[in-house]
Amino acid sequence: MTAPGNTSPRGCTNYKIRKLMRQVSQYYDTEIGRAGLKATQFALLGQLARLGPIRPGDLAQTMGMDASTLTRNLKPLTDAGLARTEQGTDARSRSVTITDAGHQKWAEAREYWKVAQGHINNVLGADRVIALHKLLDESLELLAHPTDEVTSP
Amino acid sequence: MTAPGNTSPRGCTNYKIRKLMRQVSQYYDTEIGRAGLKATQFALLGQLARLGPIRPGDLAQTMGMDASTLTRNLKPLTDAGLARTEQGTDARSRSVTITDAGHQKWAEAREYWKVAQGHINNVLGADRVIALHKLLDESLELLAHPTDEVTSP
DNA sequence: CATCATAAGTTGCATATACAAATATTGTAT
DNA sequence: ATACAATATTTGTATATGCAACTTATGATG
Repeated sequence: MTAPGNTSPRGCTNYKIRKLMRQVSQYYDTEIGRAGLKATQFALLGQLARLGPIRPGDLAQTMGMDASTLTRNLKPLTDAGLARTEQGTDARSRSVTITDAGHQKWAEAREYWKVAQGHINNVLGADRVIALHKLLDESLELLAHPTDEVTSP
Repeated sequence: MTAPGNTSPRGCTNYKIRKLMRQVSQYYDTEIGRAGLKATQFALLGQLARLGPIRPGDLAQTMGMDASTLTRNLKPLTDAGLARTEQGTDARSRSVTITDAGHQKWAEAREYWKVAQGHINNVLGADRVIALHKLLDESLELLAHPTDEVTSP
């Protein structure tokens, strides 16, 4: 045996993640909502700011969501003038950009995000949040590039 | 200082959780979908099986979701004859019950759930899943009953 | 160059999610 | 008993999410 801890996982990983997601999202939505954004929109806007003009498909890939989801999630941002979708190099491709208003709104919302993240850090404790982030990152990495570890020898 | 690890959390907890949720949900949806259920419906059905006849509000509380969300999530199950909503003690209260067909369907779906959970355990590694569950449970507990820990002394 | 496979996005459809407001009912205080 | 506050649930509205199917445009093959 190589690894410690010999018991099997109990309960449903999916249920636990979803349940926590519901709770956590509300903190962020409450704060970021003061800027008129949902937490999901803030995240999307942030990725747009970070990755510059980008093709929808690539952005969806990066964020780990379905392309069709991205298309629709862009709509509120586009309607609010925070993002724009232009014609890409190809005639079939597009290019999504954050607007100046988008940058401004993001900076504004970021202050509220800090409050929300601070709440979480306080309630959960910074060490626990760090540990949680580590596990979430590792899990995301493993699911993206599955090594297909086998249980038995 | 009491706790180890002095750096602050990096990144957005909400984004990481949501992103992982998207990935993980697909595993479960793919498998449990073979029984004609979404993973969320399977979870709801399971709680109904576990908690017997229960008022919608209490069930929503238990599952950490808004009461209105529960109302709507019940609809597909009710339409499929897997759950039933009857009049409760009060004239304003209701009582939700799982039907016989619901019990059967749940038992069937549970086999697929085992496959999905097994996938996750293999890809992430059992120890990591156990650690993840622990953090998720602790976080849920702390968010439900915030002790309002303070950062500074 | 005509055909067919591939790639990029969007739409149709169904579900999940929450907040605010509406509805209906019960409890309470005067 | 009436008026008002509190409780339980549902509806209205908007967003988030993914799969399957569709549309359009490139690339590849003969």
